[in-house]
Amino acid sequence: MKFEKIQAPKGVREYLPPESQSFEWVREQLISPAKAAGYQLMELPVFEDTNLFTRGVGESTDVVSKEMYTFEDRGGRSITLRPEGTAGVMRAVIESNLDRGQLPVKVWYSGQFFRAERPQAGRYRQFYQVGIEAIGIDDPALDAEVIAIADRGFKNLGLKNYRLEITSLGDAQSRAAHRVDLLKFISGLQLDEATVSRAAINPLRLFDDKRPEMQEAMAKAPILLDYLSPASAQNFAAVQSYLKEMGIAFTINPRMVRGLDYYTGTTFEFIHPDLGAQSGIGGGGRYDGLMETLGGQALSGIGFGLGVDRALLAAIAESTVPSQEFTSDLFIIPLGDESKGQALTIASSLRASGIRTEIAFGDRALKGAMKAADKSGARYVIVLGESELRDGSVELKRMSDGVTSSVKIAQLQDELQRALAL
RNA sequence: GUGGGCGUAGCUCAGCUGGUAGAGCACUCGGUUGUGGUCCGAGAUGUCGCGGGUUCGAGCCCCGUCGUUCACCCCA
Repeated sequence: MKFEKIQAPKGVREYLPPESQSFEWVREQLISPAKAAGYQLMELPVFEDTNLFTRGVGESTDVVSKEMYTFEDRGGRSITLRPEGTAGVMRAVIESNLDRGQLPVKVWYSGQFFRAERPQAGRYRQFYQVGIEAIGIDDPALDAEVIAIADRGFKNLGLKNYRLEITSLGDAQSRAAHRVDLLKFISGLQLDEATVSRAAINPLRLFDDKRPEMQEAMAKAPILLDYLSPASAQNFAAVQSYLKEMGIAFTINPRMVRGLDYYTGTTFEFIHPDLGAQSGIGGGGRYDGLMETLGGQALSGIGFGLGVDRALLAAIAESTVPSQEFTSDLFIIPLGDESKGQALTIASSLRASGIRTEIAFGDRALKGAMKAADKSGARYVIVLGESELRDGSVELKRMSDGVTSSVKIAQLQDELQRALAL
């Protein structure tokens, strides 16, 4: 009887051994700077009330209007798999009153997110992000720190070929003033229907159009940075000077457009040129109205999300992924059923003292088991057979050069710890 | 949602203008008794994505379908 194979759903990216080690490494490198800066872990659900995203992220965004995994649960509630991280953090902060204590609230998260898009290089329907949020303080120094933490994550990966782009979306007045002029400008252009409707949703998006003729047309469009209120301009200048003081390289991209509606003030993106069409490896910004929109206090926040999948692709492109193959310290080959019990016992106690120990299972010939030991990359091997059980000592074989030494089983732990310390 | 490329052993692929499948790597066993990496020998594995059509005959041609991949859109 043969059953049909079941495949993974379209667009999911899985990380299997040995590649999973690289993935794990990337994730840790990206988030460790946040831990070092006093941000604390927040573990959140991957599904939320759909309203959280329609209200928080914005109904006009592509993410919400056509990329959400939304379904009805058994109680008839509309549930959505989270397409981004910030809204969920805000919901949890408000719900648990974390914003009633010491500010800023500083948290980090890590996990998978979901968007129902056509898969493509670096774009998956389930993808991984790490992110942080700092909520409750509006201070350009905090903006600079958040950017610096993300930048440090990429530096931890050994990446050199990425760039940081920043801009400011200003405050509400700045944006309103700019919008009037931008719409006026756009109305003077000859646009196709699709583009007109995009402009109606968010005129800023036209800056992001990849078609050369559109780029050219938009080259003369009024730029938001020129409309910043004095306070916004001063704030943005401060962020820049802090970044310079920290030695973080950046370029100002006044045409930067982010996909989520809640951003205000400082916004930024990290871009890696070697990844194909999906070149953004991370991004974030400040969001002034989000918390209030979600029923909380009128507090400002700033945060980022970094794409773990794409960061890994970038690290592969720059060949910075360490070849840290998994290796155990000792490989035990039991010969015969008698020895298996002892192998299990020895392995168990060695592991308890931190020695990574594997056992050869099954009843393979010694040659085959040695081959398995070799493949595993284990540094030492012992064979447990009749004679070893009889006189309580084993030949400890160093795989790098084949040299063996006789060791009492009782001394094995000490001997290994001495040998491995080298 | 739209468009292009590709779907042959576990993996990477070859298969000439159609004549009923191959390589390398990996894997298993062996090269005389319980010791890996090199070498030598042997072996297993494919409904050539699926369905239909053209043909005496299709992995190769045509149509459909599914999957995958890249790009548009959008974004991490």
